[in-house]
Amino acid sequence: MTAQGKPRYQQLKEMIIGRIMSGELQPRDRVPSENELVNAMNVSRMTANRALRELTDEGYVDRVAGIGTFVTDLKAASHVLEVRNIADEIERRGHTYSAIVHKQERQHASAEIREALQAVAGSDVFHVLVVHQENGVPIQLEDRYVVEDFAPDCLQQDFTKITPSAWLSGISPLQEAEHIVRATMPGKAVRERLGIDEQEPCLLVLRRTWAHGRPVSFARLHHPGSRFELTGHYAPPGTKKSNPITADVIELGKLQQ
Amino acid sequence: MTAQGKPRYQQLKEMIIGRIMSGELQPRDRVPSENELVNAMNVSRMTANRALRELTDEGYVDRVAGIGTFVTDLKAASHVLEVRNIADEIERRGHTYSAIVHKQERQHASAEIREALQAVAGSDVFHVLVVHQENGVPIQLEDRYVVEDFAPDCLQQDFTKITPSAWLSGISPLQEAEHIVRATMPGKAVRERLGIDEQEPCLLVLRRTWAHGRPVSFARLHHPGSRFELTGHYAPPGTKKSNPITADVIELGKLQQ
DNA sequence: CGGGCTTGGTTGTATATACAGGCTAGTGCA
DNA sequence: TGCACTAGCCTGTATATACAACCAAGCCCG
Repeated sequence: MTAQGKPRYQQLKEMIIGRIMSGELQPRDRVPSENELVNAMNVSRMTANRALRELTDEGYVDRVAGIGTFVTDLKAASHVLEVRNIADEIERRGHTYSAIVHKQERQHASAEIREALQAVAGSDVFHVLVVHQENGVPIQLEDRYVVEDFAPDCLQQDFTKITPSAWLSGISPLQEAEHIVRATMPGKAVRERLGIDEQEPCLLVLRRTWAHGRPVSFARLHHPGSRFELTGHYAPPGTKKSNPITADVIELGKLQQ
Repeated sequence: MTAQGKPRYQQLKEMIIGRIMSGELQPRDRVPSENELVNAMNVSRMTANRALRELTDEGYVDRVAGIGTFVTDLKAASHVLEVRNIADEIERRGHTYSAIVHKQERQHASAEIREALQAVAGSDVFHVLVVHQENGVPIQLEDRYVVEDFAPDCLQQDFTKITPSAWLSGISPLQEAEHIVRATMPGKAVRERLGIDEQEPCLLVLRRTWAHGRPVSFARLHHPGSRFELTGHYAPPGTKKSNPITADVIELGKLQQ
């Protein structure tokens, strides 16, 4: 039912994206090769090549010369959405990751949570409260709500072994993500679970993620201001990124005089 | 002097980017057409087409069928880096923007600033300290350092009329940007200039920007935690973005119980 | 003088073809 | 049995060619 007026390479792209979004093609699955698309879709190989190459640029697939084309796995897919897995981040730094699960339950959605998740009145949501630790030191308090029918087996998961965000990504590829970042003074409940004192601010990240075109999860991520920072480095495609700023300069948060 | 091993479309791209970065091609200037590249560079039109098409995707040029290819102007270029202008953001919300310039001077670079800007010992930098206000209320304290020879006329600018970041973008297209976001308790100097009390945390954004392949500016941006938030909404290309989260839900920063 | 048409330049797309290089699996030889 | 080599598949790139759509400028004709 693709529009007739669209270019054929665009139709090819949309067909493949549709298969990925619908779940027919899972992460790491093999995508039809250029020659298979030539035969099946009645296009030239250059047209199939353009479609797959653009999907590569957009982060949907990875290509390996001589092997084939594959749906990007979760780690690579996170690049598109810039949604990161805190456990991977910690292990990439060579530190040990651990988690404490404080809550894992089904509950009635409050009015605010219903609005964030676009859920109807009276619906239930799963609520997970987990502290993520780096070398045993709390670094994130995750207060997450998940739409019930998106992930029915939420209560059976062991969130000390897989983070909620990694688990959600595995259920279905994430389509959209929304972030809001604020600096706050945390309440007593947050302070106790993060092990910080009354004077320490928190970096609060509010995150909503979409799948199948609707919000499926909403999370409040509290980070101790003294132990956490968000980083980003933007460069045009094809450019070599420069070295990141050093820790010494990071410490320079104070205004002189 | 381009490397021989690179694909020819990539060499073409780098040649054109080089002309843009060097200033030979100014914004709105016409870029050689595909056929001109075919004759001048001895490539096929498909190869020239690919180079120009990818430059379009990367935001360097705009193409109009039947007319030609043109270097994108500054406003469009900033989209590539996702670097935002706070004055534009405020006016987009329908509020009035104003600025107070506290400092605008040349000074010796401290060791930390020299390292961030990769400057040699003994070099001077420009230092600008500006408070940005929304409807008269301070919303950002900008503490910025600029490499001297990148912008020699820094002391002649009126930063109540144009923000430093907008001014820098106008000198040369930005190639790279690095951000670090932290939650901090500000010192007295910051508190006084932002008009906040001792209990209020700040969202601190450290930003370095590159042009011509080197760092040209480093800024510390302090924002009152109660009046400012960073937002981001990521969706794959071609996807319709959903409605942003509502202010009501944003306010829900507290952990229940 | 003015309006419609033609012409040439430009981008956008599609195809057929060709060669290079990486990888796998299977064949065949020692 | 074990190793080397080869055939085949896949991606990556490059070229020549073709047609469609768009636009501007100029020409022609009324």
